[in-house]
Amino acid sequence: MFSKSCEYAIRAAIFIATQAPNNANIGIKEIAKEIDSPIAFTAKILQVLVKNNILKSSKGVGGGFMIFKNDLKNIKLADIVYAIDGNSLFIKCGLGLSNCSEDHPCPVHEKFEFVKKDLLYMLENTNLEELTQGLKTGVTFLKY
Amino acid sequence: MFSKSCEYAIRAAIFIATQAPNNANIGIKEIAKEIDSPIAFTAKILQVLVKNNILKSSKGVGGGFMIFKNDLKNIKLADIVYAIDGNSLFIKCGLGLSNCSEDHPCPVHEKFEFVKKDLLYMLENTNLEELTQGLKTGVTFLKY
DNA sequence: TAAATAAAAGATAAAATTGTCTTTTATTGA
DNA sequence: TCAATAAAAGACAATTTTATCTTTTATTTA
Repeated sequence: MFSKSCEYAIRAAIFIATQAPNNANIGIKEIAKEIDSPIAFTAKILQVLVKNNILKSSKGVGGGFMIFKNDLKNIKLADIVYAIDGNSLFIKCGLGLSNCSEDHPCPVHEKFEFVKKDLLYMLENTNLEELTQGLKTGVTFLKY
Repeated sequence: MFSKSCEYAIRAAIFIATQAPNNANIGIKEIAKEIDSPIAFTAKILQVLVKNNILKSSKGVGGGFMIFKNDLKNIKLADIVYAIDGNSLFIKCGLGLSNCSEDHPCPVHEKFEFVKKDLLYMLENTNLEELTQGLKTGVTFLKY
């Protein structure tokens, strides 16, 4: 569904989101540890999220990554997917045909359109705040 | 969503399916031409479909690939996806967590489960026969 | 101001996916 | 039986994705 990069991105973003109430920066080492991902690779991915204004980062002592508490509700899963995997999930034909459209559809166009709308609706309507809820109560997890 | 291999596989299968009523073998060259795909690579993919009993193949003069007319209704999109991309789409956690389950869910588990069911239902309930309908009437296409 | 810290940036490397080319095997038909 | 045909199989190559390591830049604090 998503690239591995995107999976890491979402997991990292959710973890950072859980720390938002503390308004504290989280270092890349801790993030990678908490989501069980390769450190340097995760760092690259977070750079992209920063460039896309999904995370804030700061260098130097006490630096790291963070998300402002007030932004949690406004950051959608779709934003993260779009930043990392681009628009392919959003616009690509199910059979990889570049010229597939409503007017000129591939054989699976309609069936995919239906499923894709479902998926996109979910991505557009799921924000980081709600994804942190279960983690706080221990109902959900990000590793093991 | 699917790998490129899987996209080719589905397109090829649909094209071969359109020729089922003629009960004729279609050569790999014609298939690749009709679905605008790399010949040798497509050949490899069709080998897998043959091994999975989705296509029949025959060597030698007049050989090629075919699907029996009577099988069209029984071959589901899910069969092709499963044969080429394996079970990842069917069982994998949206965030790539290997131990994610109903009992021990990741933060997006429920939301993904809903979307995934939608997708899997579609794949399980779409057969090759119906996918050839639009092609026959010129409503759908497999290239350009 | 200097040392320590931590992300950014850049260069590589490993692995997986996609793609090509050659040889082998099976089948047909002359 | 031999030549032609076409898929199967195997080796190899290119590209993309995933991952690591090193150097640079920015920031803090002593």
